[in-house]
Amino acid sequence: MELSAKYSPSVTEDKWYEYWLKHKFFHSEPDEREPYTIVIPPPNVTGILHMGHVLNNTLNDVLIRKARMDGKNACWVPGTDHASIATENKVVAKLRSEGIEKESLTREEFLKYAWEWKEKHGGIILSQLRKLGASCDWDRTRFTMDPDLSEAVINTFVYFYRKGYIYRGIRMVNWDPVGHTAVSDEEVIHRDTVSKFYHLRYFISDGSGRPSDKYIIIATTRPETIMADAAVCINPEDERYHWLKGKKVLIPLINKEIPIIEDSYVEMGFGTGCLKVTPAHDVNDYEIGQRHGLPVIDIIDDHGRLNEKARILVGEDRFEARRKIEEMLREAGNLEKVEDYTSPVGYSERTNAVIEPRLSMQWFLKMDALAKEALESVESGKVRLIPDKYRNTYRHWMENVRDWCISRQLWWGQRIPAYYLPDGRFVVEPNPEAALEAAKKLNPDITSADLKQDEDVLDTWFSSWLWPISVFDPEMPGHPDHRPNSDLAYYYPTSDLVTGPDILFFWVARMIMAGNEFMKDIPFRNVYLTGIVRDKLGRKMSKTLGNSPDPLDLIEKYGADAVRLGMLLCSSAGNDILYDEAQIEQGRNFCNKIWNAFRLISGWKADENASMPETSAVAVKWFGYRLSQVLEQVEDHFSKFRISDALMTIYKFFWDDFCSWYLEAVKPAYNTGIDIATLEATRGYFEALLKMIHPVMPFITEELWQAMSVRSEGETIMLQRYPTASKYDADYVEAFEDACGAVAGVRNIRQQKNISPKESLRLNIKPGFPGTVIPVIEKLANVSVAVSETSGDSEAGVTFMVRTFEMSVPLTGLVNAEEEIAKLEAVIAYQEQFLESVRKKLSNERFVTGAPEKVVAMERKKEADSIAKIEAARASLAALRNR
RNA sequence: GGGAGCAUAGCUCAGUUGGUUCAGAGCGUCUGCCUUACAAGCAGAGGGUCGGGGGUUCGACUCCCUCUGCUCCCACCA
Repeated sequence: MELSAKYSPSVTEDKWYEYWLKHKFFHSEPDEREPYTIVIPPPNVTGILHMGHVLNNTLNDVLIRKARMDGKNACWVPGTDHASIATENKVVAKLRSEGIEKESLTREEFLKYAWEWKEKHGGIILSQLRKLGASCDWDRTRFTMDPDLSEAVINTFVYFYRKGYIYRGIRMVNWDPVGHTAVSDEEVIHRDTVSKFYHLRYFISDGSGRPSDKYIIIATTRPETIMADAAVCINPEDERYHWLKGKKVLIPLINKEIPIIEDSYVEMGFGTGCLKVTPAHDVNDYEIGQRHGLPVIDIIDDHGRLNEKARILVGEDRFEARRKIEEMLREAGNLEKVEDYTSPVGYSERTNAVIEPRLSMQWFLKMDALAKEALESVESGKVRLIPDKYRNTYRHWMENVRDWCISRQLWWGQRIPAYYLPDGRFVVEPNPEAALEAAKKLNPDITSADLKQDEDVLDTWFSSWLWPISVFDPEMPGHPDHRPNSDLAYYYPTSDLVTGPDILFFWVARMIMAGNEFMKDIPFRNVYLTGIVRDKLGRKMSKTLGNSPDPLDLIEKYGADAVRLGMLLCSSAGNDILYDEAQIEQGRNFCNKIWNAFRLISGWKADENASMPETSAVAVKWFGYRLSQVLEQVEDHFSKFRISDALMTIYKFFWDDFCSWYLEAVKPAYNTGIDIATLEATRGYFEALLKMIHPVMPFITEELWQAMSVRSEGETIMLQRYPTASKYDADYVEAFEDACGAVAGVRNIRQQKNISPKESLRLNIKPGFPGTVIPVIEKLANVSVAVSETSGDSEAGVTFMVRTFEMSVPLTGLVNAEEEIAKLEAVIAYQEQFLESVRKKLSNERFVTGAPEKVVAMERKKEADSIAKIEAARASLAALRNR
């Protein structure tokens, strides 16, 4: 069979993914095996695959494939999130592009469009995940707005309402004037923003509502809100303003009289020490207003425009109004000065609009009890965060959590199951029928037409926090007496969760809360937090910067295996990863390396008459031991979630140990057959290597595993058992490494002396060197080895050391005696200095008595080795000088 | 403003209770090779006072203090 020198992934990948799907290898049903479960962090239903998804899902897939090969019943549940505000925005934008305004539609009409959009674009990302090789159980695909999952959300709301955790109230919320909805505290991003600090003159009222000639100066960044001022506040300690006590001042432009009040909230050193109190548009001001019984004057509407209560600039956008009022104040003589000012401003995570603090009626979920328990789950170690530095962040958040604003003024999502009676009272029930029944208890005359359901929907996270439960049993939440079905009982709690630290609070913490509440158990044991994917300059990948490659293009160009390896190579848990296409190239090159190793082995012709050369016998024995040694390391890395370390260990094992040493050692001469024993051993090792690599690079390993032997339909590498370590002889492995050191030493000399690898040389080794591995040296270094005490004495040679073994290549005529002498003298000088430091340590009473025995023994060995090296070098030196 | 974390080779990062000959890996670089699996390759080599300073210790990349630089999270925009 003629194989190309390059591996081409495109055909292979689709072929095997189809094969896996056809045989339902990804599908899991409960059985007697130990389950290993992962639920996907559901991507936005309208999202498309970006590099962050690639990283995250590759990690998930590596874990799930490894667990599957370890013999566990592996189940990875995929799905998507309805992402209410993001999706609704997209739908609104699309409708607008078609000339349709959301306001012109009824709720039902809008939702029809939204569902159409979802059906058309929804789940694109899931098909993209297939390209990546994700081994999700697609039969279990869920969507957070699947009818039964929505029902779970509604039941959860009713459950918490009945428990007294959900309440409705007027609160200052974060209003997104672009999304036209309240958003939670977590969805507000504060950024330092350059703005202006306006110093305004508020004239003192003369007592009859007219300005006197006296004024005070008030500093504000928001002059457009002065019409909503309810008071001016000073610190009671502030002697500069004692004269103001009891007076009234006039709001500029509208000349409205407001009182001077005193509150210690005001910092005397900040601004002018006078604070305008605007209860409707600032959280602190609201609280001050509450304390002093001030009226709330809301002058800004849903869209961020001034309303008629503002009296002036009605209908203007808040920023436009700010610009205009500056001029008006200046003309009116109320503007003292304007300074540049940088201060943190809250922006909506979704729409990037400047958040407007605004009073409105919203639904809240009490968090204190839930947070306390969720904190305990992590503090106790029941839920492990990896890396654990996030425990601090987690604790801080859980100890300072505030009630969760769960209502959103949107249509796309689960509608809040509160039903209002005409008199304003309301009932909370899972459906209209139950609501009617409940309402009749309040008022027997009520008909279903009288009941009006709350217009708001629930925060998306109020559905995704149920994800690890609801994907297995949507009926579970909200039914405390409901017995978990077999799926939930079997798969819950899930094993590991892989996600980004940016949603540690949004999602991870809340899943822990829901798990504790409904399952009395944690939702997962380990949370592996990935970093953010950045470009190689360290910038976050973003559409606007255009620095984010399309993963599908990369898969097309390099193959999914290459992309997976490339992403993983540089990703340690919790650290941001700097993406560089060179890493993907490295992945591609590795595919090629594996491919060519296969080409070599598959080209070997078995020779039944050939016996096993000694070199092969040594190499086979060594590699078997080495395999176990490496497997131990790999398992250790996996158990500690050091995925990139595990990967690098396997990578080097394949490339260096297997290709560079093992294959070169057993490779038969050109046009020569290979003995059966070596061939079988090599095939066995290659297969073991394919299995080790499979979780990371599923496609090429399946391709080659299938190609290396006749397989029957339905066989697959992905269900083979992952190799396990057995006992190995570490001394033998070390001896082989010494042989490699000797080979490298000879090759180095060849390079220095410009001697072709084809020219056979002699190598003298002092006795004590493990003789068994000498055939390997002879083959790979193209030398004949002589072991003798007097070696090097009779002929000039170039010497080198492998650990404590002195070796020399006789090269009459090519040896520069001066160079050799200098080299040896340098060795002696270095060793003497080293020896001195070791001896200093050993002669230190406190070291010998204080340090562990093992450490002291090691120092003694260092001493002995050093002495041996010095003696060897001196002997060679003497021999050289005698010549 | 509050909190957390980071600083090790040109780049990206390991370094797991302070002690193995511990200063490492990958990539890149340099040198020599079209050697009959692979030039997307082979062979070899060079490269770091572990951010600065101080301290604890027999011993510090590792622990403490301090300085400098960077990052992230939280925070009610006078």
